[in-house]
Amino acid sequence: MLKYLIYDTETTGLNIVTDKPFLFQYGLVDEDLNLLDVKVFKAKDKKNKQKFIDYIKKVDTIVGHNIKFDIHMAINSGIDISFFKDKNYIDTAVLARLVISHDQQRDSSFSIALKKLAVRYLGKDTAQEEHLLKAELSQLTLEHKANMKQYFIDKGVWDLSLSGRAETKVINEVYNNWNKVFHKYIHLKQARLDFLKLNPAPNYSDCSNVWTYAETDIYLTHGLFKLWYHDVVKLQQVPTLIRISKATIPYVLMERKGMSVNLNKLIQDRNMIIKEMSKTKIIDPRNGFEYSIGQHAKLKELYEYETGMLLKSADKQTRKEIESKSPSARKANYIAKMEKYLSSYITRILNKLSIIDNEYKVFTQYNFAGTVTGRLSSDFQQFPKEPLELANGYVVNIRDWFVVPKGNKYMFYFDYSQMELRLQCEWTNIVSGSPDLNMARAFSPYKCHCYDSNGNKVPYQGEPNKYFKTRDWYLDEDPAIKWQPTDLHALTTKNAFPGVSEMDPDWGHYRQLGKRANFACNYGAAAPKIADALNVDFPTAQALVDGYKKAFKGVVDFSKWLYKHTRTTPSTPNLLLRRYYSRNKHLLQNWLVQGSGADILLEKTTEVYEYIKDKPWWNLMISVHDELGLTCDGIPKAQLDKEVKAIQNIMVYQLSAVDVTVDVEATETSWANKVDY
DNA sequence: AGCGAGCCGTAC
DNA sequence: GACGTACGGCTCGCTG
Repeated sequence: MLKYLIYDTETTGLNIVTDKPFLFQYGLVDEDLNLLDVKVFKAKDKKNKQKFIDYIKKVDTIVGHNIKFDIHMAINSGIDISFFKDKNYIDTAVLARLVISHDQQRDSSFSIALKKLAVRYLGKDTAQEEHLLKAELSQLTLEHKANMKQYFIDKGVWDLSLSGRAETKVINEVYNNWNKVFHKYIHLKQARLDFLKLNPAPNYSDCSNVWTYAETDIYLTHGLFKLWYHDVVKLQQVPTLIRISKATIPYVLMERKGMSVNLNKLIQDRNMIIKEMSKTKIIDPRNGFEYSIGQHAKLKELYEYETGMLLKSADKQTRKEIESKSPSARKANYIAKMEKYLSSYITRILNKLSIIDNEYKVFTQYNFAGTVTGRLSSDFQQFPKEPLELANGYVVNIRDWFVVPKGNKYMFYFDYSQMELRLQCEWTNIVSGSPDLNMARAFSPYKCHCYDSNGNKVPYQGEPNKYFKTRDWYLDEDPAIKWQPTDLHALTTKNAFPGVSEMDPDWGHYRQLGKRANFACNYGAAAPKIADALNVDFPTAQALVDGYKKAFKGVVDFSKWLYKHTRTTPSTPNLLLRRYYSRNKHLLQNWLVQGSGADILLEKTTEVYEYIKDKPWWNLMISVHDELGLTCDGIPKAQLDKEVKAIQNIMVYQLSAVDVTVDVEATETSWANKVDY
């Protein structure tokens, strides 16, 4: 009897809102996980599409490899999203993350891609099939490119004096990388648009063997499902599979909301950067060659020539150190950042840009199976926070480009305050029965007391919503001392440099070292790396590590506990019971913290979704590891305050010693202008 | 032209 | 044994 529906689509592209499926494939699976039937049909085949929808209605569990993408495609094909709500989702990519040993997952050859998993775990190599499909598309694309060039020639806009490599370079840039180079080829702009309108770029729907290919994917997905589904129970990963299943539709909706772009501002900034970049060139004085910023090997050699030093890298830290001796390094420092903005951010946003209802939007996907810890991965997580200042004083801030969507009034950002530090504190409590005192007291008056209005002594028992901030607290072990949040960085600093006090004129410098050492040590760094990263000698690095260990004895105990634990136990669960099958103590110490944070955010996102689902004036918009962004329409202030507070309260995660609390920021204009709410 | 390794720079 | 998790762009060398 039918119990599970596996489905997949073949599509015209990867944009989750503007691309459409041209093929649907599905497999019917019974309660014993046997494949009953496989079907492939064209998206425009209405009769078969209705049959497919009927199957969706019948089952309560849908299976797929990166199933979120295929839900988007079904919606884009006109299937109502309501058919997908209240279903269970089993993503075979997620299954892979849950059941395969986490040490294996870290292997550099490990890949979550369907075909790669099939080779490795099903012994089915479909590389030839994939190769044929790609080869066919490549051939079509080559023809399309040649046709574009011919069109330019026919229209009289092509520079006929070009030949050989120069000619190839132009057509390649125009065809493959238009959004990066269009300022160089303004004379081709209109002809290119006209050509693309008459001759859309080929896609997989134009390839002949795509039907076989499509069918194969169902067999492979079924193979992985059958291989791994029962392991989820055996390996105690059920809570995590359920958590991800429940988050599926909230994330589909978040992804479809997208982000709105102020294109005028982006183009204005782009123009300023290009103008500035054209002023500076790196020329090798020995041969007159111009180097691009990506030619690290050649640049390193040039820096060595100019400084007379042996360098280990051509990266920005190295360049900074030799700036005074090497004119080229100085130029590179300036160009590198502009190049990064142009290549990695501006061009990428332009490539992703869609026009939806007269609004410029970009969409991203969140990969539920992208990481070994359970964090989500996405291509929108690494946009720089710090603005870029050009030599003429012009400031480029990427966050200026992302604005409140049309029809909405606000963007809200709910972010967890020092989440991973608080989670690490929780782990010290779990393994020792009491939290690291210094860490706990950085966040709350742990083991402190206050007095009520009658003068009665009241112990601190954990008070949500920062209630404790309205009172004075005194340390239990010494009531004469008033509690103040521990300055964790100062603590490490003073331990590492006993002679240095806050009165010291260089205190700021030393505290900076203590702060950076704290971060590094939390990630598991030891003295050699600290010496390297902080650019201090080995004894100083060792002193900082010792200072950290003295400051946070609970963390040292956590480390020792984990060492013993991994010697005796094959797996360890994080706070939300996602299990990591590894005996690597060093990695686990980080995974338990990072992965707990990830699962908390995932679960809380679903809870926030449940809260806003009958309040259409709220929409999920973005999620980045420890923060959740939402848009909201213009609703009455009192109601807004109440609902913001409610979301904040939903998100707070209660731990035993300290809670993971939530800060709220908002803007009515752009991301760059958000302020505390 | 396609692919993968290696380097680099960004986020949390 | 020795700083965690990611993503994307670029260059370069290899392959066909």
